[in-house]
Parts: sequence; structure tokens; C-alpha cells
Amino acid sequence: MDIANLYQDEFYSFLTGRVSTAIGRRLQRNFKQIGLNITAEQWSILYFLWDSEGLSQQELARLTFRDKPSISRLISNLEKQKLLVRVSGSGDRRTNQIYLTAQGHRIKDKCMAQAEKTISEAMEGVDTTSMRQAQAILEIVFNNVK
Amino acid sequence: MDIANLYQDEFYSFLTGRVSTAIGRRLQRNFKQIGLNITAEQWSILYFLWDSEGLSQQELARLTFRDKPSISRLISNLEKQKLLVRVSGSGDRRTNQIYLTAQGHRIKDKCMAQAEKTISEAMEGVDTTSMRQAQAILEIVFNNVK
DNA sequence: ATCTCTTAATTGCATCAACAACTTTTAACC
DNA sequence: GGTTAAAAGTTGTTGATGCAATTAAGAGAT
Repeated sequence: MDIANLYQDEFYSFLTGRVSTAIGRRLQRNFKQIGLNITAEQWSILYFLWDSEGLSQQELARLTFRDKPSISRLISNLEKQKLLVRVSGSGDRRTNQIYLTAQGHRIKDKCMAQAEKTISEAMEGVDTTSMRQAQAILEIVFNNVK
Repeated sequence: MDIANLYQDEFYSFLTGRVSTAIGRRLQRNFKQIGLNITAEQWSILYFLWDSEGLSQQELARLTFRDKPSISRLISNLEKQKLLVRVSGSGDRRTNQIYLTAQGHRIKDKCMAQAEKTISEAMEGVDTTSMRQAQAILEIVFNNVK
């Protein structure tokens, strides 16, 4: 890839970042619209917990492609908001098992509805096939640089 | 787009974020490798200044898709590192014109070489056509949610 | 049983982003 | 010309990330 393409490629990689942050912002605004103060990052944690409670922070790190400190702090913030709790692992006391509170369960449907809404807004005019192709390219790139 | 596709789409949007941050991290590491402590974000500012000095912060905000406070602090950090200076606008004293220092000019070639290297690493196994298609999809999505 | 090595999580420090509120300067308008 | 509105930057606050260093607990080896 020669220098002549540099600008274009730079723009590309840049735009991918813009896209994801723009989606995150839109998602957060859509949450706020219905009175939920949840960030896009917090949502990504809740998303996996709604599916299976009791995950460790390590597992959440792997699932959400974050490092351990990031998860630690995201969990702390969610705990402050009383949406989940840390429970020291029964077998292995080094681990924390993360459980949702009643409130954490309660907001699931509302959050998912807003997430769906956000996706619909984002994908307007993009067919599924093209989207999958783009995703496949990004996955190759991700594996190249991760 | 129905609920059955939600997970996949979530993953997609998530991955795009992972991709851009992974590229940024790789770029930053490649800078560090040759003794330059430049962040990917700082590089994106320098990138436009190397092409045309004297841009205002507003123009840099538009070019890099950032808001004014972000630019203000990026410029402040770059000024601390003595890579550029703020010059109060001659015609309009509200604006700052940003000029590179000698040191700011000096690192250009080394930075561009590492940027090229990073792009080569990232694009390994991806042909230009596919990349352009993916970029086109992302642009549609960006315009949907921006 | 002890010493060592690994693993899960946390904390400290620096940078960056989003949003809101604010200052300063310019432009507009009557 | 003086009041008002708009524009360019800055600052404060909060949330998030990356990297390095640390703590605490489990696992292995002898």
C-alpha cells in the first residue's frame, strides 16, 4: 500500500472510529430519551449479563474486548448505580461473580428496545449482505492489529 | 432489522470500535518504537498541519470530526510538547492559528513512515476494493447516526 | 509445608471524549 | 452607536481507555 493511498486509508480508519463513537452517542441519547442514564459501554456489559448472570470480570473482559482495568471500573460504576453487585467467587475467591439487581433486571426490556431503535436508525439504507461483508473486512483488520 | 439479528449487529458496531482503537494503539506503539511519544489522536492533528499550517482550531475540529473542547485540549498537549504554537488570528482575534515548531516539522517523515507501516500491517490480506466497499458502508451508517 | 509462579482484580497516572457553562471578540440590527 | 446575537476558544465535570505496578488468592513442585 503506497503513500498515494495513505490519506484515503487514514480517513478510513478514522471514519471507523467516528462511526462507532457516533453509534455509541446515539445509543446513549436514545437511553436518555426514556430516562435511563446508561452509557453505551455500560450497556455492553449489561447486554451479556442479561443473557447469563454470574460471569466473572475476566469473562466480561473477553466478551467485550476490554482489558481488566476497564471492566473493573465499568463494573464499579454500574455497582454505584445499583444495577449489579459483585459477589466473591465461591470456589475461587480471586474472582468476582457479577449478578444483576432487581433494578438491573427491570430495565432490560426498555434498554433492548432502545438498542433496536438505534440499530434501525444506523442501518437505514444498508442491506444485511453489505453489512456482513463490511464486518468481515473489519474482522480481518482487527486480527491484523490486535 | 429484527431482534434475531440484534446480537450480530451489536457485535458489528462494537467491533468497528475495537478496530479503530486497535489501529490507534498499534500506531502509537509504532511511534514509541522509534522513540516518539505521540498519541494517535495527536498524530491526526499533526497530519493536517503538515499539509497546511495556520489552520484554526475550528477547521481542525471539522477535519478530524472532533468537537471544540477536544481540539482545544489536544492542541494544549501538543503545545506542551513544543510541537506547535497557538498564534492569535491577525484578522479575527477570536481564532487561533496553529503553526508547527521546528520540532513539529522535523518529526514528519518519521511519523509518516510509521503510519505507513501501521497501515500495511492493518491491511494485510485485504484488497483495496473490499476496503473501499466497507468504507462506503460505514459512511452511510455514519451519516445515519451522526 | 514452603517457596515460587500464575491468575483475578484493583489502583495510579496520563490522555481523550461528550456535554454544559462560560469568556471574549465579532457581526448584525435597529 | 449601543444593544443583542452569534462565533471561537476555554474550563469543569464525568466516563472511558491504556499501561504499569500492586494486592490477594490459588496452583505446582520439591
